[in-house]
Amino acid sequence: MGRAVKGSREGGDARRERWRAHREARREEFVDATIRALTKHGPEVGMDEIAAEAGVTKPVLYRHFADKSDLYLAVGHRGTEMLLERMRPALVDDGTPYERIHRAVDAYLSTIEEHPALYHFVVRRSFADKPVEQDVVSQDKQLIANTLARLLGDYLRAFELDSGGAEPWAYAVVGMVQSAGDWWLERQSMTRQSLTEYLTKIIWFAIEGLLRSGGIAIDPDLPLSLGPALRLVPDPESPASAG
Amino acid sequence: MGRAVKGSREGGDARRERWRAHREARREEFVDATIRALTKHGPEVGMDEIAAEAGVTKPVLYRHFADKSDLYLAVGHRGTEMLLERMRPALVDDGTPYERIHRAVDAYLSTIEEHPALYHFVVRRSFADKPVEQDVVSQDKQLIANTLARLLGDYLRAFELDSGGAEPWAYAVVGMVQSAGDWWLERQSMTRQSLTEYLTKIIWFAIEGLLRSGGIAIDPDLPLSLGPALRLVPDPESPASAG
DNA sequence: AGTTACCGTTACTTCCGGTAACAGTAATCC
DNA sequence: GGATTACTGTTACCGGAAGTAACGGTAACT
Repeated sequence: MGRAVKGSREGGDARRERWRAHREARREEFVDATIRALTKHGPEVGMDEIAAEAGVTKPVLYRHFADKSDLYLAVGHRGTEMLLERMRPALVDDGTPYERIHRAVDAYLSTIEEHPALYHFVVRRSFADKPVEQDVVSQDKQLIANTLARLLGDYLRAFELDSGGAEPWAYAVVGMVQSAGDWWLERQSMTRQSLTEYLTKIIWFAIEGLLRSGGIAIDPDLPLSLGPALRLVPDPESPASAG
Repeated sequence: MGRAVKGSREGGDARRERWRAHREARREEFVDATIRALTKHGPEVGMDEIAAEAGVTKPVLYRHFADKSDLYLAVGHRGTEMLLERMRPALVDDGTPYERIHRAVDAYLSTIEEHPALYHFVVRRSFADKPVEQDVVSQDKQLIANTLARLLGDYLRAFELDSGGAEPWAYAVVGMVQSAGDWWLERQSMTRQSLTEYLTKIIWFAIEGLLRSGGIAIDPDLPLSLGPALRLVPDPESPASAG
């Protein structure tokens, strides 16, 4: 990044632009290979094995990723993308609240069910292993939580309730579903449907209680719309809400 | 382990027994040192640094711990002990349900607030790093969740409700508090009291809703006892509940 | 034709977890 | 008292995996 543009004028040379898309594609390709290697060798894959899976050798990998955790981060993002893609309809569509929650939870559980290796790698191992400066860990979880926080906050404000709790609520819900999902994935001692039902109820009861304590009653089976298109909120540090 | 007892008959020699307590103490001492080293050097401490902090060299460490993750596991257990110690009164005492939840949550948050380095190490880094066979990761979280599951299950059965949800509920609650606590610890944009309040409400509302949907109404401010002494439930795999 | 920006390799260094080998001390057993 | 046991501790090494250096090849744009 920020490589000094030496002698060439920036717009003219197509050679720089040309490769950007390519590099992007290559990274994705390596992410694919990493996931394959992951499912094959387990979470302790080495860079050599990943490179081999991609059909190249290590240095090639290191031309596209700064280091191991950079690669792992990309893998994490891939997972998050998949997850959000699956959950988005439930979150943005109109529909009864209960049903939307239910669908979102089910989307989450079915996604992790379909990609257990990836899930374990991202969530359990949390691609640690790094003299890393800051929150390498779960900026993806953050992304999801922030998205949810925005959604909750909008609703709370629409009901003229204290919206200060939106963020902790979001993190609470995310952690809750993740933790229960983790448990479920490990020993599948219960059908996915059952777990979805339980979790949906917890969330729904909590929301209902919150609203009721604020003097508002809503029906779980009445549609409830208020959707400006769902936006993703990548940066949690930016002070957006002042008053 | 299982070292063959060569010539000496087992009972007679006091020399074997004598050292057991000592070894135990030594391990604890090293765990202390590890935590100190952790707060000093951050989560990326090396074994050499830990050993140095303990005033010895590496091989000494390896005489008491099989490997790095064995040591880390011990550190995790220490954390769990501290946590459970703090939370136990809230969980076992009689008292109004709302207050008990409140105290338990507050105990959790104040513990992680007091030991952020330890917390980060145990929870975020999840002492991974190991060609480990199974769930090295969070058998401590499991311990907590199972304890809670037992508690919840007892109550559910006492109310003659479906107790099948006790376990997912427990994991959900644990994950919820952990996730929100994690968020809070990072950017302390809210007082501990506020967060405690929010979390307590979520949990309480969820429980209340669950009971109400089962046709039971309870008062958050009426004491609710039913405590056989709180037991810890270390092993989740043992098939205890059949019918 | 020359430049740029990739493609890819082999062989290396570095760091760190873990071990081998060696030596000293205090208590228990006979 | 002397042997045995079970620790105390050290220095010097091994091995594996992350990451790098240095080299060479190819295709497209100017």
